[in-house]
Amino acid sequence: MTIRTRVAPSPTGLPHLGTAYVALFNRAFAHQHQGKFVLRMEDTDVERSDPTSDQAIQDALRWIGLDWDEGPDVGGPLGPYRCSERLSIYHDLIAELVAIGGAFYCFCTKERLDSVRADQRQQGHVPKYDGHCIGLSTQEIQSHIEEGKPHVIRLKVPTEGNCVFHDTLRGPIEIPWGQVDMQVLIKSDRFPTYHFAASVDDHLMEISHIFRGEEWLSSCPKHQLIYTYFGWEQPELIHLPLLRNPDHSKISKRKQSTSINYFRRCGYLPEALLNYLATMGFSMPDEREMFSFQEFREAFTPSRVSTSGPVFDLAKLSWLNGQYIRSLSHSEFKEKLGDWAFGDGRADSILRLVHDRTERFDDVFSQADYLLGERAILKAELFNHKKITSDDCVRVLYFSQLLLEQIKNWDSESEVISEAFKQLAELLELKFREFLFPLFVAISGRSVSLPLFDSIQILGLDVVNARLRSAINVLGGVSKKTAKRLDSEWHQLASQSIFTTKTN
RNA sequence: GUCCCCUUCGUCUAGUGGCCCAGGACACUGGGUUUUCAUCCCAGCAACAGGGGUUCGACUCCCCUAGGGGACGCCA
Repeated sequence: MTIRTRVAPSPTGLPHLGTAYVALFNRAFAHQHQGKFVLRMEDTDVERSDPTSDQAIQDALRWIGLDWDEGPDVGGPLGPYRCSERLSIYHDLIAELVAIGGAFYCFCTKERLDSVRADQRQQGHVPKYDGHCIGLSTQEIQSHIEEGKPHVIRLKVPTEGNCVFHDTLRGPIEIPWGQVDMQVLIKSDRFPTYHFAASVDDHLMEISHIFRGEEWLSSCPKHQLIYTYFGWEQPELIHLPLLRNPDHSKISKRKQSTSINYFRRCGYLPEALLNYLATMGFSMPDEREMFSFQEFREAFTPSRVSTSGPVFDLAKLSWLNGQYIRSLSHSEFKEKLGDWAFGDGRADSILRLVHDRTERFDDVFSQADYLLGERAILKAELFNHKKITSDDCVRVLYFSQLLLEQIKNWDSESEVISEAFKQLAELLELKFREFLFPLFVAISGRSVSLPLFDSIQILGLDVVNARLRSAINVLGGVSKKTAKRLDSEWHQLASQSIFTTKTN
């Protein structure tokens, strides 16, 4: 049997550390066995999928050294490798599944489902589909469809007994069928859900082993059912532990930077980051902690993967990165640093901002320091201002994070960013000057710096977010309660118009 | 709330019944080398969640409790 593995990210945001983490194990395992490693884009969510993200994920995986044998750009014998290009496959198969009684049409409205689930929750039951449409006759279904009623197709799930499936690291796992929801397989927009697309594609792409995050453990019964209905053979499942925040919750961008690009922008070497990721949940037989992908690929075996969730520790990553940087030859060091600081036209963008503000060449670097490297370490006093309180500063910074996340065409003219911020200042009823103050401090470490929005653009979303977050923390952070309040305030502001029209 | 997964130093981990009154690494502390700093070297601090079994013997196997995490969407 040929070993085939895959990573299947959804192109709905910044390239995530977890994607690289999972890809690392899949690629190493496949290549250790002379197999193939596949990249598949799970763009099944039409609302959130975005070609920019699709591209960014590919770029990031390539940067870190995890390229693929088959994928959306390089093609391959079992393509296409993007879900949105495989719709007819899903439609054919779902028809088959309905025909053999493994799935059924459902015409329930969102309102009905919400109220059913609310009731179930209140009674302490697992919220799930109540089977309302399961007994519809062919004629009823036919007439509903002819009337143009919106509908989905759901998986038919047994009500009795347990589902038993096998995880390589954990052995057999038993989940009562009563816990499993009658998952939507085809949405009302005719797109498949992840569960259906992934199951179908893994089979058709002849995936033999799936290394993926532990978060998927509880949806295994659904996937297993689909395989059983079709009579397909199940791939071997290896659920990797979830990367954790320092507080041990699942790693999340609210608590720390999770974008691969952030680490790239901070000057981590791809080999070092990949090496560090490999030490999360895996250890070398000789306990060596510094090793190349090559060495990892040769030594890897699922039995050396641990099951408890590792905290992603920036201090240790930095130490490892230091080991790599110091082992570079001087010319390599010079070259890599140069690319990092000035590559991709960065020198031009930065120098254009500095040029007019320069009287002597020795002015240049002190002005641009926060664009070239980390900004000064912030102290709360830096945010003292006669007009704007510390609470206001937190508000501005918090909302700025939310606003920036909504801006999709980040790389276009900087007016997009400045316009959005102007509107935000207005909504917050703050003078633009005052509104900008905490942002200058957060981004540059100073209340006076090079133009803010150009700086934001040069630094990029990943770094800007990290700086905003650290500034908020310096100001005492945002409690869960406050965050909730600010979030709801944000929704109100957003509903008052603006951002969506201007920023997308 | 229900179900599932997990549990060795603060963190990453070694450990697959005796080699372990638990080893390594990061962080931290102290010392040494160095014109400062960093590197480097040496030393120190620090853990088997708790309780029951099984066994001649349990960090290792089983059960219970506790704690942590995840899932419960027409998100992935």
